[in-house]
Amino acid sequence: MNDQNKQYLHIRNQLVAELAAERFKAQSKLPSERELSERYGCTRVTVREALMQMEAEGLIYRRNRRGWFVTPPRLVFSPTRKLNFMQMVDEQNRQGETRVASAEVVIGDADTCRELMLVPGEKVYEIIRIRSLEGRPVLYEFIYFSQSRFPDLLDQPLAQSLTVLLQDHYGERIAREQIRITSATIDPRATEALEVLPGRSGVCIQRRRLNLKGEPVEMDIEYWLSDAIEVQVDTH
Amino acid sequence: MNDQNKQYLHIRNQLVAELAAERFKAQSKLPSERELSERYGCTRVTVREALMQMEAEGLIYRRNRRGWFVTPPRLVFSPTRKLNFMQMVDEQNRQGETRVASAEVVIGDADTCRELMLVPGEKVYEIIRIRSLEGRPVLYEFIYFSQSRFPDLLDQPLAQSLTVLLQDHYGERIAREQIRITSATIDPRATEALEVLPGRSGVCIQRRRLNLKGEPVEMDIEYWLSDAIEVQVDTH
DNA sequence: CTCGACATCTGGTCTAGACCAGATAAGTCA
DNA sequence: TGACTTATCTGGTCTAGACCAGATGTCGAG
Repeated sequence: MNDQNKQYLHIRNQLVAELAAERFKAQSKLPSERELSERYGCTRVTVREALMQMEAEGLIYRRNRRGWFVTPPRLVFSPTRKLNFMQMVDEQNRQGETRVASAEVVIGDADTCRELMLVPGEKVYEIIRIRSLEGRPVLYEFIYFSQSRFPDLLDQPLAQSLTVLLQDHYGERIAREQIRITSATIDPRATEALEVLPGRSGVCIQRRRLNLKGEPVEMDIEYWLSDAIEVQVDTH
Repeated sequence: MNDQNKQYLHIRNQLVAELAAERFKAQSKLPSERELSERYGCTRVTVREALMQMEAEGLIYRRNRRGWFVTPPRLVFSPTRKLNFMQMVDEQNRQGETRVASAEVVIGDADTCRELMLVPGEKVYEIIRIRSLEGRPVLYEFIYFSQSRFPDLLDQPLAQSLTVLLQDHYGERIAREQIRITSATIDPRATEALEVLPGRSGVCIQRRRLNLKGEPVEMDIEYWLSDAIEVQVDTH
C-alpha cells in the first residue's frame, strides 16, 4: 500500500492544500471531525488519524472538546541572547501575556535543593507562571528561588522579568546559564492550563542560572507546546 | 470520567509498573498488541492508545511491524562542548555506530547556498549519515560543504568526525556554531532508516559552523528520534 | 548445509457504529 | 438586562470486528 492509498494521508493532503490555498488564518477553527468524516466519506477514526498527523507536524492543534485550530508561527527562543520573554515577543511582533498562577513558599524537593545548592528540605519560593501568545497558552513554568537569599520576593511584581527584578532589587546578576532541552511528557499540573490531554509530549526546558561567583541563583522548569517554539543557540 | 476510569491509562499504568518491577531490559520486546488486548480484555484500539501514550512519554518505541520495545536511556548532547559524536557516546558508556548512507555532489538548494554563503545553484557535497546507539538508529543527518573549498572531500573517511577531518586535512578550524532546535516532522527520506512512520515528529537540529573569519564552513540538518536525545547547553 | 517458497505473526489502516463529558450557544426566568 | 438552565455540539474513549503489507520463522528442495 503506497502513500496514495492511505486515506488519512489523502485527507491530510487535502486539508494542507486548503490551509495553504484559502490562507486559513492562524487560530481559526477547522470543521468538526464529524463534518470532515462526512465530507470525505469515511469514519471519524480516519479523520482523526489525519488530524493527529497534522498535529504532529505542528500545523494544527486541538483545544479540549472545542475543536482543531491552525497553529500560529513558532516563537524563536534564544537562550544565549540575554532577552527576556517580552523582549523576544516584541522583537518578533507577537502578542505575549504572562499570568502568575501561584507564588508560594514550599519545601524544596531533592532535585530543587541540589540544583540550588541548598540543604535538603530547605524552603524555597515556587512561582508558577503561564505565558501565552496571541491568547493561546504555550508555556507553563515552575521557578524556584532560595527563600533566605531573596526576602520579600513574593511582594514583588512577578509577572514581569524576574532577571530584571533580581538585578534591580537584589543586585544579583546572572553570569551563566545551564540549559537542558528534551522532548518530554507535559507535567500533569500543566495539562489543563495548556489545554492538552494528560500525557501528551512537549518541549521541556530546564534552566539553572548562576551569578558571577558561580552560585546557583534560580532554577526553572518550562513546558512548552512543541509546536510553539524553536530554540536557537549561538556558541563561540 | 476521571483518570482511573480510562482503560488505556489503566493499561499504561500496569505496563509501566511491569517495566519498573520486572526491570525489562532496554530494547526488549513487549507482548504483541493482540496478546495485550486479550490479557486486558479490551480491543486492540485501546491497547494501542496505551502504547502510543507510552511512546509519547518516551518509555517505549515501535519498530515497523516488528513490535514495541523498551526505550534505552537518552544520549546527552552538548553542542557547546566541543565533543564529537563518538566522544559523547564513549563518555556516556554507550555503543555508537556511524554509517554513511550516501556522499555525493549535488546542486545546493536555495537554503543551503544561502546558509553557506554560496552563489545559488553552486555545487555542494551532500553527505548523509545514520548514527545508531546499541544498534538502534536514532539520528539521520544531512551535511553540506562547499565543493570548491574542500577538494577531494569524498575520498576521505566520512564515517569519522568531520570536524577533525576539516582541521587535520584542510586546516579549517571551527570557531563558532549556530544551532536551531525544533520539534518537527522527520524528513521523509529518514523515516525508513529510523524505522518510524512517515510524518512522525522528532527533534530537528540545524547547525551552521563558522571558521575564525566568520565564514560558514559547513551546514547540517539532523533528525533525532525524540526519545533518544537530551540537549544540554551552557552559556556564559 | 544453504537458499528460497510459504505460512504465520506483527503492526498499520479502516469500518460502523456507541456512549461520555466538557464547552458552548440558546432559551428561560427573575 | 443579567443570571441560570438546558439542549446541542465538540472531541474523548471504546467495542468488535475486517483486511493489508511487511517481518520473520519454518521447512523442503537442491
